[in-house]
Amino acid sequence: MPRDNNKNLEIRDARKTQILSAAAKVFARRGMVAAKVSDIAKEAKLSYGLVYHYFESKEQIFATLVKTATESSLEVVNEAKLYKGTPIQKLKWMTETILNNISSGDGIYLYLIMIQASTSDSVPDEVKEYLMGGNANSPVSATIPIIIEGQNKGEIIKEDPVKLAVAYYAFIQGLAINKIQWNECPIPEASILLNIFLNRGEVY
Amino acid sequence: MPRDNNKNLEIRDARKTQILSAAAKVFARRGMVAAKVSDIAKEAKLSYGLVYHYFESKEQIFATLVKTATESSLEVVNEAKLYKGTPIQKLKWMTETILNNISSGDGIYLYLIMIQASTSDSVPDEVKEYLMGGNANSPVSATIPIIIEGQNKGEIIKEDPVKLAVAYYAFIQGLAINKIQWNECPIPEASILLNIFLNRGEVY
DNA sequence: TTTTTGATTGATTAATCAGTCAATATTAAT
DNA sequence: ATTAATATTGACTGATTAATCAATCAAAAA
Repeated sequence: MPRDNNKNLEIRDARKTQILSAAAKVFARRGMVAAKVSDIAKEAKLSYGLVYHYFESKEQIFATLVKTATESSLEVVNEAKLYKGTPIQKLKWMTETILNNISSGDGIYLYLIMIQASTSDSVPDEVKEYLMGGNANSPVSATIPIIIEGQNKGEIIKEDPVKLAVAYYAFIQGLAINKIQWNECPIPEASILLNIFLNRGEVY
Repeated sequence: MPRDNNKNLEIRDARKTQILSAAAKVFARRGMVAAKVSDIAKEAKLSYGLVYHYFESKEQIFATLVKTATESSLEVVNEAKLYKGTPIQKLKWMTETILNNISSGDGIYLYLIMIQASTSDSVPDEVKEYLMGGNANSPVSATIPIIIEGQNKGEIIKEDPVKLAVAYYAFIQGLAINKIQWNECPIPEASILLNIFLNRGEVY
């Protein structure tokens, strides 16, 4: 009899993550449509056919990545909520965590994939629905309570909290895009991002 | 004899802009690779073949759009430099102009195309070279002198001006992406963007 | 060693799409 | 009306690529 032990499970897991992380890189750089399955196979250093042994379609691989990305970006906000300190301090911790993620390692690919997923008409409906359906659980919505708390304490400027949250994540997305297009690009300190939340006197 | 007068020129011009503005929409929404020439023809309400009567290739259409986008975004910075007032007031005028462009009309498509052009590995080398070659004339470089002047006058925070300029444009890009993915999304006031340039007391 | 299970391969198939081209339509000057 | 010049059309071709599948390989139990 063959390896009916859990050896096969290990192999399956290893291959799946191998394929997913290669795919993240390829999708992020080329886009959902331009990414060829043969590119993914090459990047993962395994054969073309094996990709289809582990995933039903290119689309399914993309959908899996979007799900992972969405979940892990929500996780950061929820951790921030547990962080001890004032709302601004929570946002500071969160921003630093995210900026770290962007400047180092593979975290950036997932950001790019989320952006593609929501930006491009080319991504399949199933994937878009996942992003929209999770609207209530999106990072933006999850961040709004922190902002409101900060406004009540007078730490944060009295602006529409939705507008502030949207602006904040737009900023982050923009930085992620910048980073991938220009690897050496300077990433600003968290404090620069946090400035958008702060009150200030009349300057103009 | 046929219309050897300038009637033909008029037609050619009209068709070219018709194709270009349809293409901008399609490229922005689907990306350079996923955008089909048949989509462009449909959006422009003319036949498939006619697209090739006016342009050599899909790639050439994309390249033309990138060139237009780059030039017109530089134009805004250069106008801002002529604007009377302090550096912060120049930046304010520029930011308002850009945000206006993003929230209304077709200007946004050109932003998205520039982002794609610099972000995606799928765009042809000729186009990337145009973007890189113009590095010295990029909006970022053009904005840096305004920032430095503001720092000398004490209006702007003492941070690496390159870092500030990059952050500023990242923010703008992020907002443009947001806008296209979610048409009703709130666009922040210019003052929120300008906050990233300002000095602040110790808040944390 | 033999057998069984499933991991792995890449040639093949079917569909899609960029780009071509031969044919038609339109305009205006003669 | 005829003719010339060019605008316009969409069927067609060749190349590319997602997905399939028949065949091979590797491990481990008997």
